[in-house]
Amino acid sequence: MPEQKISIRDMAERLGVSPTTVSFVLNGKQKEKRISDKVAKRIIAMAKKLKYEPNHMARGLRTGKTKTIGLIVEDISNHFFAHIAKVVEHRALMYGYRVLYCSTEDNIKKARELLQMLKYRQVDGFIITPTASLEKEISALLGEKRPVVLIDRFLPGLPVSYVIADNFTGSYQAVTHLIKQGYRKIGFVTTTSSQTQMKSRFDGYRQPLGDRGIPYNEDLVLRIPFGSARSNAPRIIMEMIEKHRPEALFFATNYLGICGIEGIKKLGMQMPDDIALASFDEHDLFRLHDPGITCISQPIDRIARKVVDILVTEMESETGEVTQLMLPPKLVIRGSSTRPVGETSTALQQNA
Amino acid sequence: MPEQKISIRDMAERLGVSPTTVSFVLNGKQKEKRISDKVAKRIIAMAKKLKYEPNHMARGLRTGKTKTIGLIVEDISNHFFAHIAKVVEHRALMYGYRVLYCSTEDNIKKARELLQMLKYRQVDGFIITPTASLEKEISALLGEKRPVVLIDRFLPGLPVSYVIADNFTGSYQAVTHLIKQGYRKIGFVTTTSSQTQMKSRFDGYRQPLGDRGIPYNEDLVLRIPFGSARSNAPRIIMEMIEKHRPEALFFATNYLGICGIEGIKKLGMQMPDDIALASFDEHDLFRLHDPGITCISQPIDRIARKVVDILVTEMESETGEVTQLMLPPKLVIRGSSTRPVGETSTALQQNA
DNA sequence: CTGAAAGCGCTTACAG
DNA sequence: CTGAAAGCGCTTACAG
Repeated sequence: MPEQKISIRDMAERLGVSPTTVSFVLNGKQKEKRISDKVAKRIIAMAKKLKYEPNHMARGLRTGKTKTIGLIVEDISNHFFAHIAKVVEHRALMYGYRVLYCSTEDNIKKARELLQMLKYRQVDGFIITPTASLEKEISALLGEKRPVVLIDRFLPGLPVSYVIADNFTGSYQAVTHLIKQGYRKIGFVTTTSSQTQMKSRFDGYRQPLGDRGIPYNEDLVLRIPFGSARSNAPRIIMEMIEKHRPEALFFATNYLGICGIEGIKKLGMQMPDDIALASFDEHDLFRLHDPGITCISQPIDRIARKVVDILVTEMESETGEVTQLMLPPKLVIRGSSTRPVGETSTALQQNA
Repeated sequence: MPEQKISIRDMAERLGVSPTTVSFVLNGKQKEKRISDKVAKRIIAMAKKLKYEPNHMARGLRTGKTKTIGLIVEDISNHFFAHIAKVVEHRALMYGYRVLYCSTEDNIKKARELLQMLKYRQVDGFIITPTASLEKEISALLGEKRPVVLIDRFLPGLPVSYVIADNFTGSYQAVTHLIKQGYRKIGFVTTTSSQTQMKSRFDGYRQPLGDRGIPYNEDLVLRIPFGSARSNAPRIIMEMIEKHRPEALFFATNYLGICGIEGIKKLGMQMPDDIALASFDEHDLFRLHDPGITCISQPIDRIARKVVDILVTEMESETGEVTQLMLPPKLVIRGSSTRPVGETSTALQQNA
């Protein structure tokens, strides 16, 4: 097991050629630089024999490229982002890129620091779940011609690539489904964020109410700050349910849905008899809860793959193209929202 | 917004001092190198004004240090590892280290490639969830004096640091609890892995049976390969239940437990009346399922923090110390395993 | 067809 | 108290 310390110069000396020639051959520029087949073959054989590995730092210093992508998510321990990360990593590897992950925890200050750190580490490109108020920093990246693709949400007005789910349609489908099941007093539990994904989910909640003549009631909309979610959210949701007695609740994210289930459980209520429920995002809990939780499943794999494809294209071609992609989510209907006795509509059962 | 291209040389020229002096001051060697306060102050002021950021690659090339930790987990999308990753990232940052993650998917070949890649990227230290048969590669790392800490499992006989949960005791507690509840025909669903964590969990299953005079029955032990888990596991579990009719099942990991719930559900069986259930690891599904799923909760935060502490100590002191740490898990008793009418024992309700 | 040389930005022995 | 110089390992314009 050789200490991996073979440099280009070492090999050049052993072979009696110049480091230049070795570098050319190893970088596949044999033809372009018209290196003789004989020399090239000897170089390649030697590199293989010595298990030559280029020094990443040296190459990076020289070329300014690190073959690394920075991935900023909101929370790596969230089911949605953990899966995104996994697929991004896998896809990036196919292109020869590594991924440096980090989580903002929806904290603007932390997001700024991470951006700074990734710049300093000279990642070649960025995949960013932006927090609010990150326009200036993203603009700066664009100004420096650094490839950026946003994910999950975007920053209106900024000419930057993104891949998102069609959040409006997702919500719209879920709420329409609830209405068709006969529910009219439908509540919406969301975050305090006014970013695009949440705005669209809200619009997709409100619109079908209007379309079907159901009055919008602000009392039924609950906004819970990101930070307090884990600790207080179930309690806050319980209070809202007790105070306003919604017939159905639609949750804007999986963790809110999870907190909702917890709250409903603590109240001793049954789904869907006492209250119906639907949530954005898929989750093992939604799939296996009894009853199953109706949800809007985002095409996680496609989102993640596309975001890498777009970023890699941008990193390697530097055309400055802006690609904005919106992928359709899927309504998965389960027991939590289907009226017991088929009262109003057909109750499809779609299990994943 | 200045293009962050200020180098030490730039600053040296502007200040009329040498790059050496600037470097010394910026690296906190003012005292050691006896740089005058006046010069030092000017350098620091200039660095601040110009928002100087050292070039990471250049520094890495020169020093051989990257201030990066490589973290190899089994599967970043698994609840346990996702949380580990989050805490490791956070803790590492406190020490000024970034984390490069990757998943082995329990594939030896992929593990080897990742190790190779991280070496090539010159990470300063490794946190590794080893797959089976990785002894040679880990030994090689140790031979090259690269700091390594294993997590979740270890490789017997290798003098390498690790942080793990006390898997034996965890299983032992869970199975003892089931026995105390009056269950005797207790099945165990595990992976085909014979690595330490699985071996200990198995031993912790078998031992209390013997202690209480319950015969060990090989038919009640089901071993499911990692890869097939997601697709076939629920079906395999269903078949075993139908064939051998265990009164209770203990699952060796959270994803197996999830598959078990799915299988039991498809069979239309009720917990704990038709079958009792407990699982290693915590999960939202276990917490909020109705009934709640009894589980062995690992001290994820402590494991992750400790593993970083140990690694950083090793990276910065290079003493070659080997620290092997085993942390106690916690039995969380829920409805899935508590005999309905307190038949045999007291049924504690511990909710998280 | 091949090589000598410069330089990426830093750190650090060495000299004074 | 400070600086000139070498060198980490690579890539690439330039020269022949």
